Amino acid sequence: MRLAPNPNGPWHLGSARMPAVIGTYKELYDGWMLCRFDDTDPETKRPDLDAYDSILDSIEYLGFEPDEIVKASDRVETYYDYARNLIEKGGAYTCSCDGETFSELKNSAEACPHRSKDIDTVLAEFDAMVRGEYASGEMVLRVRTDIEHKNPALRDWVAFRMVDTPHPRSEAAEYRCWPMLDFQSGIDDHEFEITHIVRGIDLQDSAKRQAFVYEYFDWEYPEVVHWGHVQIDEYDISMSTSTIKALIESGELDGWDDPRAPTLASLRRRGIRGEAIVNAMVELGTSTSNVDLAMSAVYAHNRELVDGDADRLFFVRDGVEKTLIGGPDHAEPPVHPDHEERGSRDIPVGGRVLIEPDDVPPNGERVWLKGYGPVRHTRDAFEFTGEDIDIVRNESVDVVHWVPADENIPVRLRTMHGDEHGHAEPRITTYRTDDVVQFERIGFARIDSHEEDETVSYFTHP
RNA sequence: GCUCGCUUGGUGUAGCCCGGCCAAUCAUAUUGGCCUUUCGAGCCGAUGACAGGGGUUCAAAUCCCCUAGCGAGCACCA
Repeated sequence: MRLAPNPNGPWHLGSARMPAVIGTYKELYDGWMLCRFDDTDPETKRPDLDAYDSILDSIEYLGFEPDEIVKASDRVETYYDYARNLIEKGGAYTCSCDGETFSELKNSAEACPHRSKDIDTVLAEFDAMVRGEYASGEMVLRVRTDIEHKNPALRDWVAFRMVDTPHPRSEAAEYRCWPMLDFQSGIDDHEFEITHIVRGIDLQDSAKRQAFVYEYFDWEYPEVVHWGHVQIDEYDISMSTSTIKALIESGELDGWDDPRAPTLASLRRRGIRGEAIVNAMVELGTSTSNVDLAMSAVYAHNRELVDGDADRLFFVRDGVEKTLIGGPDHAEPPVHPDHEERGSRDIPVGGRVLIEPDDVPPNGERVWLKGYGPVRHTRDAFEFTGEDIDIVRNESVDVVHWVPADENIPVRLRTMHGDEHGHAEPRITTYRTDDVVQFERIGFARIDSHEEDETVSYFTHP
């Protein structure tokens, strides 16, 4: 199997599908996986030098490791060799038609005059291409397929073209004659003995095009599966590398890991495990129709992975302060309700607490401060009533979360929809970067950093 | 326009190749209840789909045809 990313930027969520599914198949059938960077267009799909490593990082985050990593731009000589070989077999010819002219001929199933050149001329002209003696657009090498094929998409397609712009990788900067994807990929899949290919429906015709080359060389084409596009709900921002890049450059996003961006870096920072993404992607299957990935599916998988380990904490957004009259001066809610052995949290209550505005009961009504006890809202204070927990069960008194008004830690919670500010119980400072906790009644969050004036956390999901 | 492909509940998926065991699977979602000092977890229940129309057949989600909708390729992009 192989992954064939185009290194033109950090990965978004949709990019995860390829490694998720291919990596899973590899593990399932004890296969072999190549990561091949298809970076053969220095101009329109100009490679981003940082993307090579960032993509490998993302693959690791998802939990996979390629058995071999190559860059197509290191293999240009190999493609030249195969091209010469193909020319000698009469399978390709150099063509100096401009794109429009050829397109018209092709659409009327007519051969262009260059199609009948003799092999020696073609070889000589191809070598001139390799030496960079033509400018962009002046000469291409075409594969001789079937100019009358009923599908115009398959007629004599371009295998090599001239590109004036140097490749950003210095190792490849001297090449001017570059292979097109269908040629390069077709050669490499055979060279690396790839047995199974999974790719998008946009490449539906690739196998049919490459089949002509395979036939000239008498190779067997790998099994191929095409899948549709993935759309993802819940995001306001489009899942397009160029769109995200533009928003970052204009300052609307903080970076590739901004929680509002549909990128893998963002999900990682939110504390979502790669495995959850993989599970959700694998569930999508490989159907050729377009599919919608619901973020709730990713969340459901992640919740399953993190719930057991996530310690519970209180975090109050936009806290309303209430004086507490009577009652104990400590609260000891459990660290995790399903794991008594992890002990309890010791929260110093002080004389005042903060609770969320929506949780303040009407005057005269009661509320149960979770892990502490029952209080009644009287005038501007909470009066401890000392009643039994049965009032929660039988009299539908609400249970709410709270923090001490004095001993607490300011916390910023970064979410997909913007930042929220509030206060958490002191214990939050004992967690380290990357720990995932659950803010009770709010949701899971990843601890990002402890700054001087506040703790920064990222909202994972409910 | 030419060519190729797809269409099962809100979402994803199984089944389709080799017609009957499909009054259609599982997950998620929504929702009701139980439990619970969380709107988390767990348990029980409910909701909800074969794009439409013809045909073949004793029998069609499954095979054939037509229509509609969606998508892709027809690039010197990947």
